Amino acid sequence: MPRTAHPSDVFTAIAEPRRREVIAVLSSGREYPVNEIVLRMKMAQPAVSKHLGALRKAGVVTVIKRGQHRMYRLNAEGLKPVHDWVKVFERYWTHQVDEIKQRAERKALERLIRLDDSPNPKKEK
Amino acid sequence: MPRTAHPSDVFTAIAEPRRREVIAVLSSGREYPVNEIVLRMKMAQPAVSKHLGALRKAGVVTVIKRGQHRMYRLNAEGLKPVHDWVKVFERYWTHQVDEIKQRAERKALERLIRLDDSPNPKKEK
DNA sequence: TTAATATATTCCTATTAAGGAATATGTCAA
DNA sequence: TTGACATATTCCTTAATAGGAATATATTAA
Repeated sequence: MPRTAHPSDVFTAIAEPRRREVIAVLSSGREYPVNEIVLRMKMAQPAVSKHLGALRKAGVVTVIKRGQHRMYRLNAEGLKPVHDWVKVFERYWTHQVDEIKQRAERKALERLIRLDDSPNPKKEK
Repeated sequence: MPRTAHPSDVFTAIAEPRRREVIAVLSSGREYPVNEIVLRMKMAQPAVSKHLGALRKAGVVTVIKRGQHRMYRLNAEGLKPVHDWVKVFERYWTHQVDEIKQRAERKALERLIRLDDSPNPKKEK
């Protein structure tokens, strides 16, 4: 009973590596006909069409007919829920970096103090 | 042949709504024993344990034994690949906002010009 | 040791999904 | 119309997984 949410859920849509590849192809912002995407990825046309369909249902790409082609274009706004969700955790690794910086500075300071001031430093703990 | 990448892939891990719920519970940064997570979500213990296992394999949570409990804690760094991936598309909706702003300003300007300067404005197109 | 508690694992079933092959649909050109 | 091309859809098979129930493992207390 794989309740992996609906396939129209953005998180589900981008879980598929090939779909992230499709998105990467479209990430220039230009529009692409299916067969150009097929060429750029090494993948059969039906598979590409299916992934494009999934991405469209998830609101990550848009499509318009132009002649016998269907032009697909990235709809980046569709990725915003992911961005908003993950942004909440940004502070964790930002703080981590700060911690590291602070530790480095503290160490440098300790070194200076030892050089300056205590020719015979004792080990701590 | 659902090749939804490996379950250890972060994108796959967060595709599951219940796992995002687990992450939400852990998002305070504190550590939690399994049964507290079970209480907070309305979900059977084995299911919670399984999701925690998946999240651990994906590097999104860490676990340590403390007495008869296993304390789980969010490892937010594990979400960084998602953040980095989606950050690339940030500019799209940022630009979109700029467009809207610009359009609003242009309209305001047009209104001013009409009031100032042309008591009998002609329709454009 | 035994009991109680906390957590993980195994087995089962239903459901979903990916990709290949074949085929259908749609559009243009001659 | 016929043919060529572009794309979508259907059918099939295989694999993966969520959750439930039952059970196993581990730890503490009595």
